[in-house]
Amino acid sequence: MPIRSKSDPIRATLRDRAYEGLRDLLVAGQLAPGEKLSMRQLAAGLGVSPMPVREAVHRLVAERALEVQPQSAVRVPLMTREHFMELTKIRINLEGLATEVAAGRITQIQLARVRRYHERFRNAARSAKPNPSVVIRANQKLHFAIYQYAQMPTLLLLIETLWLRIGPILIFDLRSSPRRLHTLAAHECHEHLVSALERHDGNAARRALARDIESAAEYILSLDRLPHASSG
Amino acid sequence: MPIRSKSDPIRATLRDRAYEGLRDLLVAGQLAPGEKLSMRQLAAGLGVSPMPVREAVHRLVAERALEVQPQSAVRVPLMTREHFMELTKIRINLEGLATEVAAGRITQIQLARVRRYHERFRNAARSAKPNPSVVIRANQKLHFAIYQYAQMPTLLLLIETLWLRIGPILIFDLRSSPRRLHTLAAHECHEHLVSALERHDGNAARRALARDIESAAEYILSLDRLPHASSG
DNA sequence: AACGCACAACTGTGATCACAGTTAAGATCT
DNA sequence: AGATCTTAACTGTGATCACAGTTGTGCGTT
Repeated sequence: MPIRSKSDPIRATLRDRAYEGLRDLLVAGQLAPGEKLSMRQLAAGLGVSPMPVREAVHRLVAERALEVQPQSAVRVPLMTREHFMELTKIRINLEGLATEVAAGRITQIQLARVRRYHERFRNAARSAKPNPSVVIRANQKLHFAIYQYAQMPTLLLLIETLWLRIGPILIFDLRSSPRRLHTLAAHECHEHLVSALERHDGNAARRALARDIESAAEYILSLDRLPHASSG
Repeated sequence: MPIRSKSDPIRATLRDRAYEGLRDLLVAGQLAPGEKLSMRQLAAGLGVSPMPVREAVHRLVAERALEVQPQSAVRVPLMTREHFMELTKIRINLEGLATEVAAGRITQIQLARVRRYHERFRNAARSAKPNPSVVIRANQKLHFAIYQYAQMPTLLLLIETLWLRIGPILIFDLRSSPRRLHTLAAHECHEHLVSALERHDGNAARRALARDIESAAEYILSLDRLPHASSG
């Protein structure tokens, strides 16, 4: 019954729609680490058979954004401090590369767009009562605008999968009382980053981005919500 | 009929076995870019239903190691020069990171192991009639031994998926007459790399690895078997 | 002989069913 | 009442069937 006819305007497969749906939940920090999901349940929610959901889940599993234990359930992976620190190192290298390349290729129009995202982040962060969800989204917009301008599709894809993995721990950020110091420090890093892009100074842009990622990581670690490595 | 009983010693799912099988074919350069595959055909070859093969293929598709056009067939992606150059840049950053970290953490025993792989590569390369397949495999062994010693599982996984993508173009290397200059240059880079590791000099190790990847990439590009970008 | 059309044999996609293992709840016993 | 065992409802996995679109081949026509 829910089979798509050829006249259906949506050309994507059901699998891709299920994937996008789960992906959005993850990057938005709506799913907590350790949270359990059920394929049949998700399928029922989407009004499709478990089949396309199964494939979407397996794709997320391949990307390490979900994990499924043998005959039990699929769940959002737990993340240790060590794992998070490793991800941070990788991000600094990968997103640093994207930023450096973008600095050399970015156009005036694109720079204006980055400036706009930068201001939106400031407004969201300096608001009287900052909405963490909005701040996080504004931060994502700014970062990915820059990465996109590097014109390296494969690199962009790798970075996206990394953000997919750190998405669930942002829920800690959402639930913690928003600290002004954190967002203001981020804004300062962004300022250095954007001005370096305007000077087309790749090295400086890379350094500014590294500082941004590192300070954000330090904040997350300071919340002390991440457990240490368990077994090996 | 091919359902595994609980007494079966092999605990992996059929999907994982299919994935491993396809993966091995790809990294070994046994599949050429543009080559078409059929899920039902692969399933018949493995003696299972198309279901687990479908999921394995989708995982490879998610990793961009395969691609499937709408209602047609699944095939090994074509790679353009531009795409290959992008992959090379990413590899230098990611594998450079792994190498740098490994330089600080590698033990004496592990260093001896790396030395042994290094010598095996030299022997394979200096052989009177070098077998390209053996040389490629020796090169992989050496590189991944080092990356492994960085003790960064996520990074190792990312690097593996990158090698999965460059695997199919190694078939060009296999089919071209093996040039001594190429393998000898690689051996020289490896020598710098290994000695830097022995000095625990992360920066030097990273530079040596970058030179190794770059010179290999230049060789591949010089073969002129990769087409330019087609559309956007 | 060369071109064009139609049909048949494929392709991946999605649904449904059957199976084995895990899990949690309910009933029974101490 | 509390602990334990049994059982029923769930979990993901794999097979099989039905569908729609593509592809290639062979027949017919010009």
